[in-house]
Amino acid sequence: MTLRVYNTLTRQKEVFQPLEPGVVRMYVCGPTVYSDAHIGHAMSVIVFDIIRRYLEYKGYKVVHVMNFTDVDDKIINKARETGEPPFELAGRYIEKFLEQLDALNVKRPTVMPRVSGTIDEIIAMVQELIDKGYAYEVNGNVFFRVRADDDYGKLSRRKLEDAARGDREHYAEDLKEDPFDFALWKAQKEPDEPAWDSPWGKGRPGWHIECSAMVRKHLGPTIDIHGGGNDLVFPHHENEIAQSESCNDAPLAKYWLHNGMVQLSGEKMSKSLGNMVTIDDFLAEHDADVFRLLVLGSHYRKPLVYDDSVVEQAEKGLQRLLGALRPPVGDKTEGPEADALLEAARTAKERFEAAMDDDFNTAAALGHLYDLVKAINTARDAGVGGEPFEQAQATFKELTGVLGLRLQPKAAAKSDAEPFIDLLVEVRSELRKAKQWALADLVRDRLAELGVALEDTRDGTTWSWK
RNA sequence: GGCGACGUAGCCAAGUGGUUAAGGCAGAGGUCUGCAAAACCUCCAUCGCGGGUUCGAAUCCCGCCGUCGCCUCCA
Repeated sequence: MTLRVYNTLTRQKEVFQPLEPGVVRMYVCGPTVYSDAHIGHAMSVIVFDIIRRYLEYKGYKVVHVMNFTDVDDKIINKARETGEPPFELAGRYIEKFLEQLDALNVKRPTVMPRVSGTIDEIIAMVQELIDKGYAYEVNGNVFFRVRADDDYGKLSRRKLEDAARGDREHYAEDLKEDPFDFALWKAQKEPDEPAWDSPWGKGRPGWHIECSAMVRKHLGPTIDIHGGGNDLVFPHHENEIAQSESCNDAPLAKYWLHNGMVQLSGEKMSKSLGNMVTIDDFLAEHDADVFRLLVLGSHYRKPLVYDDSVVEQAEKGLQRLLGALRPPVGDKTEGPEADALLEAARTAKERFEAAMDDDFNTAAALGHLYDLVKAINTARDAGVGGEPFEQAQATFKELTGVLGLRLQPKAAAKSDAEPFIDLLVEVRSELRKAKQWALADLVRDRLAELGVALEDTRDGTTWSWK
């Protein structure tokens, strides 16, 4: 009944209670758009899509903001390499990412701001930080004075003293008062760098300030949920907190939620390691539900192990879920079997909610849905149909829908062949009637080789694409 | 070096103090079937190792081993 979420800030599960009853303000860090998105991005986006869907299922109105970082060193570098203007390049990858969100059945965030459209707000915020003594300007750059923020490190639980070698931004080391200070505004160095006028001269925002500015612009000083991959905890989210809370004198977010990383052959998948599977790669071979099932199969905070074997397992799991949607074979609407089915649907829904209420335990929730699959199959075998059967399937569809599964049977992409397959199936049925088993089996085997699976039921033969 | 997470059956993975340790995949046997397929039934783990706390621990504490993440851009 009560939703509890794990808060990175406090390192424990807390009862979820939004600031404004009935409304959830959620900000999730989006991608820097300079190359094809990979399944790690997909995981993050799907995790927060599921969280959003479940919050909506519970009756909340969710305002979901996800940013696009379209001003960044990597974009500038890539643009220099390829000769494509930085904004065109970024815009192209944004469009592509949006299409991939659709392909992955991710609900589009309510607002998707870009850095390039948030410059005024960023400049205003940087100025406020300077005015309050939390930032200082050097040669057209502005840095955040980390030492001025006494609770710096509270999210990642780092102390500056512990940072023996790392924990510092390497940009403009020689200009900073302190190596831990980080850039809020970077002065333009080359004429081909995107730059905007500011009180400190032409330049562009640092990485962290964009999110602080966007949160405030679209959701206000304090939000309910701030999300992202756990690789962003430090320094990105730590710095966001430092900027926003120093500037607004208010907590940035009530709950900090972080998803685990996709692991590929034992290590984190990332652009820098070059061990990437892009979203395009995956979707070229598999249904989007397969990837979602992979994400649902383990807890969102844990690393997601990715290899051929787990993909194959998810593929099979999807087939099993799809099996629950097949039509009934009987029309029994009363009796112990029908009662048992309705009871199973009730139980599944109850347990599903209990699991999801426990910090979005999708793996457990999915387990309860598999129990419902079995109950539906059993009822079908027992001849249950009509209203109770439809009701159980409707519950199943509703709950899988909350998880964002589409459960569409494999589309008949080769629809031109369908009449011919029907014909072959018909001929085979005649052969079976005539007990011409060898020929009938030949037809079945050859169709199987072509990707068509036959099933002989008591009501005749059905076929489907494999 | 600092901070943190994890280690449950052949594989993936829930469970974090107390009935028979969810679920999926794979495997074995069975029902159904002309034979299959699908479905259903049955079987298949004492929880990394060693101590400790407790009436009782996979679940808490300590140590060890192992894997991974962050500390530089990263979902």
